Amino acid sequence: MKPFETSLPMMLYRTLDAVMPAFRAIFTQFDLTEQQWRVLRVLWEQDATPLLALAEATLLPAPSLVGIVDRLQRNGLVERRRSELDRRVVRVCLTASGKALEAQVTPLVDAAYSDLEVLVTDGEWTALLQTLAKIADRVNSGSRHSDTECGHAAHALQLT
Amino acid sequence: MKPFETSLPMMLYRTLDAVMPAFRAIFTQFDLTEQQWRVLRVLWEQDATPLLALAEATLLPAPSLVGIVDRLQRNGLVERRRSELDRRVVRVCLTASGKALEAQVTPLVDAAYSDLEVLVTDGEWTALLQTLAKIADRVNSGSRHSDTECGHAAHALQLT
DNA sequence: TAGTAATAGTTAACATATTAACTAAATTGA
DNA sequence: TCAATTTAGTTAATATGTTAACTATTACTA
Repeated sequence: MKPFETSLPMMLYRTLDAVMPAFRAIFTQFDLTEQQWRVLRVLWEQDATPLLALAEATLLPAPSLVGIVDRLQRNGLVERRRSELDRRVVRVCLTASGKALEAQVTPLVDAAYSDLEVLVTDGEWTALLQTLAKIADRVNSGSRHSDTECGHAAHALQLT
Repeated sequence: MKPFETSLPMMLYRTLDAVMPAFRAIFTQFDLTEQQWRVLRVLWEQDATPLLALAEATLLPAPSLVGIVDRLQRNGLVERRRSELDRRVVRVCLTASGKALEAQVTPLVDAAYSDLEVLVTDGEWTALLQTLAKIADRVNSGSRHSDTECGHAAHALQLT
């Protein structure tokens, strides 16, 4: 039986548990949840993103995203606009207050992120991100996703 | 504004999204959720663990653990035993079927884990775990947890 | 030793994750 | 062109995450 406390999944969870509270403390100041911020963070870079594309960019499962966008909309930060070209598509768009929030939140988040980066050397930091990318990519390449692949919460590879 | 898709939190989430489905596919075969498995995994190593200690070992927040243990109990895999020495303490104990499950699940999980380890070199793997541990430790050491510290879902460090 | 604080566990309220099913619109192909 | 399929989004049911408050015990201290 393998170690467990030091298994990769547990170490990933442990690192997130260590790292995220500092960010959530910031989000809370603006009445945002972590997931709501993730949505805004993507929209600030690419406004009017279709919902499923937003799900992929934020790593949020589409069914969760529906509710998250509902609440952002209720709070007046985004609005839904159905595409005229393809009536299936719902574009999530920033409102004025949604846009205004960026200048408030971003500097605090950037500062918190800088506090993180100094915890290890530049080399360790870079290697960490590269190895994580390598693992994520190689797992997904093994799960044979030709064209009908949707993304993150995908079908597991069968092992037997 | 920093990258985001390649930020540390997003890379951690992305890696988990890539890695966990293979394990969840195994758990599903035994009618277990990921969190239920984590509880069993700890109990197989240390039976009769008090609930809060179990929360720390599994990285599961105590309020969530209450429900998780409820369902494990409902399914006949564990039972609660209130300590006689300290009546506040509730020990979570394996039942016979809870113990029996170990021999069924463990080999499949170990095999899936081995499939992961071969995705990168031994050096990369070791460095990855070490850097993650370093970050988690140093964040938590900065948040001043002398003795009254409870653990994972702890209070964020104030930034202003 | 009464009063207070700390600890273990739980409950409550809300937000999110997971999986499956479902609707509407668009695409495909015989 | 129409039936079958695919795609975008949503709903539903259940499990979990997050934060705060709350109960029962125990430990601490004046």
